[in-house]
Amino acid sequence: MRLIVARCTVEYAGRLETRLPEALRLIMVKADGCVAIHSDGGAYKPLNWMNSPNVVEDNDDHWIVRNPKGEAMTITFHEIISDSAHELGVDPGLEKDGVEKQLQELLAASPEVMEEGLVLIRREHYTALGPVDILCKDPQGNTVVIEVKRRGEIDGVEQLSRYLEDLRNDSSLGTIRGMFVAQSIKPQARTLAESRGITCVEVDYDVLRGRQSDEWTLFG
Amino acid sequence: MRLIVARCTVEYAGRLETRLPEALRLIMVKADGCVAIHSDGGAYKPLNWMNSPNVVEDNDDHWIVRNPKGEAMTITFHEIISDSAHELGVDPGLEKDGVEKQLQELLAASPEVMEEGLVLIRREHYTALGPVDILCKDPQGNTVVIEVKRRGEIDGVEQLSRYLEDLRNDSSLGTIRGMFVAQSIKPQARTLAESRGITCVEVDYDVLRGRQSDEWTLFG
DNA sequence: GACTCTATCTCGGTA
DNA sequence: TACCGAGGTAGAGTC
Repeated sequence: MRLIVARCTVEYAGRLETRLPEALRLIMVKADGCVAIHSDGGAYKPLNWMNSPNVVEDNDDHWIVRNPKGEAMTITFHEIISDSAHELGVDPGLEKDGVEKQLQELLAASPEVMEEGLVLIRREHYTALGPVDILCKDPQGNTVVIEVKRRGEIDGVEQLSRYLEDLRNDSSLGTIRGMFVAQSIKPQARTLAESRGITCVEVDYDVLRGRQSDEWTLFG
Repeated sequence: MRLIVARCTVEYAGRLETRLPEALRLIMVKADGCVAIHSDGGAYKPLNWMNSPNVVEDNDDHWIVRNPKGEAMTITFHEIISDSAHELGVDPGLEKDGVEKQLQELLAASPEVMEEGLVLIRREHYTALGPVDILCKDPQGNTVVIEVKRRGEIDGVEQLSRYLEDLRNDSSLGTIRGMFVAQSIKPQARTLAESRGITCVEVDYDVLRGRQSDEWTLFG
């Protein structure tokens, strides 16, 4: 990783066009060739960047970074304050815990948490429009199409609505209803869902995890 | 901006939980207090980060970075390779050109580009569900609700459909129809739009810009 | 490769 | 402040 602190101007021309006036900034060049221009604030997103794969044309006082899509970023150096490089090696990588996939797994393992009497049919059921998170049957014999989100927003309701519309054309599944499950559901999303006859359920991730460890204790 | 290259392990507990095993990484601390952990690859996104506002508790061999939301990141240093700091000052900021807003402005200035005879009523018309990009009248006296996107995808059609549904309840606008305008419209989005009676129009941003400079030349 | 969906999304705007 | 929508979204997973 090469780190250059320099007074520079930057131009980008690609999916849009941007200009950065002359100022002190950090230019970060990673081993995979990607280049990022950072100011001294504003979260982790750089002001400008070029992801790999790309080619750096080094003209001494200015670089032109090009990628195969025809985008280009030009960095003009006015004064170099610092220039250093370090070999970091390949990172062993990030281990994550607690995202939507796990929420889905926990709910598929205990569908009765969402509604009494629900029985799992299938997880990750693929349709022409994309994967349905969970399919269940309720005690009345209805097929319940379940969309799981970490945060329940309007997009998720639209997604579920498309699946419902599509699956209702496939009459082999019998009567179908939708269920929208999330750790929290925003008012707008709830209103839209309920206006379409979709059941909304909020679940607590920590309680779910606790419940599962209880079951391990009871039955393990 | 402080730049530390170090052999470290990192843990984050907040919206989810993550662990990073011991390895060489860059720790970037910006003037606004945000901290980012970078490996030597993987585009511009850091492996872990904490945005400002936050507080760094410096325990020499390990830092604990906490924010008001109760999230925390712990960095344990095993070996410091390099540690430097630079005052970059406040960045003059990024100038952008060519995004959706400009596309909207150009189309509002020349609605006839989308369809012959269209006359602008209002831009950024606020409804309960959000702002309608452009409202026009057609020669038959219909109100035309126009959603402008850079890329025409299914989400945009859903958005427009919600506006249409809402505005049709407000009978003062007379007969209403929808128009979906983008630089390119994906087949799926076009199919969905047309099945709902929404007109699809593709426009060329460069031609629009050219057209406007022509008008400046003709009438300026 | 194209498509779909997630994200500690980030970021900017407005009510 | 919370909500909503755009993004050079990036990145992962599946068909």
